[in-house]
Amino acid sequence: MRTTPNQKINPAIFSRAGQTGGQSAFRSVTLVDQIARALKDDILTGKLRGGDQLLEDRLKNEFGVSRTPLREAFRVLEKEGLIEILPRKGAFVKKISRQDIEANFPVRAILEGLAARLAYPNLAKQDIEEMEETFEYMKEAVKKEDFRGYSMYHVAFHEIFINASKNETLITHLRNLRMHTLWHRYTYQYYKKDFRNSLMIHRKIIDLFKEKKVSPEEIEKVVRQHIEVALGPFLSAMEKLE
Amino acid sequence: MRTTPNQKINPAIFSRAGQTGGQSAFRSVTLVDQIARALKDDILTGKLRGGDQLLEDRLKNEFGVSRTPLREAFRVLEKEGLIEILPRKGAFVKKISRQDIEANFPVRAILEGLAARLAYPNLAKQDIEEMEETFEYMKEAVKKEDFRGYSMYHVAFHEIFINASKNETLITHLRNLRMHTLWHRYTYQYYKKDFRNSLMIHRKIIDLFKEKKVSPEEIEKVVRQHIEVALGPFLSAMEKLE
DNA sequence: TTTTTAAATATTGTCGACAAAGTTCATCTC
DNA sequence: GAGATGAACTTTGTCGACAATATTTAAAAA
Repeated sequence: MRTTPNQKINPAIFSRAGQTGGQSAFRSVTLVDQIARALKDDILTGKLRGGDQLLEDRLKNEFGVSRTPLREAFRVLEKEGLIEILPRKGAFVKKISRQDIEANFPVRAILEGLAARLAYPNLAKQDIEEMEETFEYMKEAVKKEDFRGYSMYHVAFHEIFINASKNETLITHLRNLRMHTLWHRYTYQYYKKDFRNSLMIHRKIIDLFKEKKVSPEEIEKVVRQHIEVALGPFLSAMEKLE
Repeated sequence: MRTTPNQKINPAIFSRAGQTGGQSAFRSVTLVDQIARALKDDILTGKLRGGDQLLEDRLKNEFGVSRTPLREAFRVLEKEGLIEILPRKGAFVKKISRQDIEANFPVRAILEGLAARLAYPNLAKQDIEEMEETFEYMKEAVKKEDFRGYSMYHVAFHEIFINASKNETLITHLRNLRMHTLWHRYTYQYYKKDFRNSLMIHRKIIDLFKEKKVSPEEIEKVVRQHIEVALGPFLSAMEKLE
């Protein structure tokens, strides 16, 4: 299940805000947040696999906390769609199926398209610059065949125009939808085959955003379609992995 | 805050599945689910208002349970966007702002449009019949000026084609997005002004679904736009209310 | 051997208690 | 009187314990 044990989360650190030395912590973080974050990372990176049970007693010892904040964290992760709680059975990491991916892509595609359309008139010079910068990193990652890096910068690229849409509801829902395809194992495998093509499309997207006379609907369409067409290759990558 | 006390939730009923007489309960419901459902109802119906604090001690007595399942229910409601948990301050019912509504409608519109498009080729004769049936109830509600009833049947109408889309991701996200505009107070007020117009649009939607030669994109557009144009009147209704 | 039954073990569900903030209110200082 | 100080009170955060349920193991019956 897990090979390398997680660091213990020390409740004492958070109990007295003033004593930590006051780094960036002007707002105390609860154990629940810490635990949820740690488990989420383990699920997305694949340390915890689909079907694995999250045993309260085990995790209690691993994190050095009691079961109360653990169980609250479970509820958070359940609502994020990462785990499933079966009453009196336990909490299990969700198995991501072909159907889940097939359902996710069209929704994500249409919403990212909407985000692009809404972002277009808002987009400041600085946003474009950030996109160019991120694009350079993506290019480097392709050169170095660094799938992990490419994946990271690709996420950052999309976040620029998603955030520029200024629609908090849209941003929240996309954060959830994008996390799911972010099951890193699959994403890396996908980019292994397809990141040259992906790079081209993102060059085009920046150019469209820069162009002042293109219609918002045109950008919406390009962004939507580039996700829709990624579904097939992504599924292939998934199949190859098991 | 609350005038009529909630019924106590009796944990004993759920502790032994066999003793309840075995109605429809082949799957035991946990206290957390019960509590979350009860609080959700109170929020949507307006018994609990935006800004109200959910005091654990108070609710503990009201429901006749301990704080543990209560706090887990809070986490669920937080992720559904109904409440906000401020560490070491408490859980507060979210205030629904004009901005929230303005952000919600475009997202809901585009996703319901997508649902309609995906549903179109799947739609069975029975689905159409259910729509016609539901439409009749909506018509009656208009005649009787029964806003509450209209609102209910209107929700049911949309659920028919949303479920027919067969896309679980889409269904889940739409459930959340629709719940938010369902803050009943506002919805009733909205229909008070606009349900005759709403009725017309839904007649047209059924007719389009019945038509076999219309393009899926045409239906998508009609469904999307009927939600987009509802934003203005909905905001007016909201303003009138406070 | 295969299937049932029952005991033992493991795991989740709920609770009450205490510790650690946060809030309120009276008192004091200027 | 306005603001600061600190005590009293309220509320949340976390824990360990026990009860209820599920699972595994062992024994008994077919």
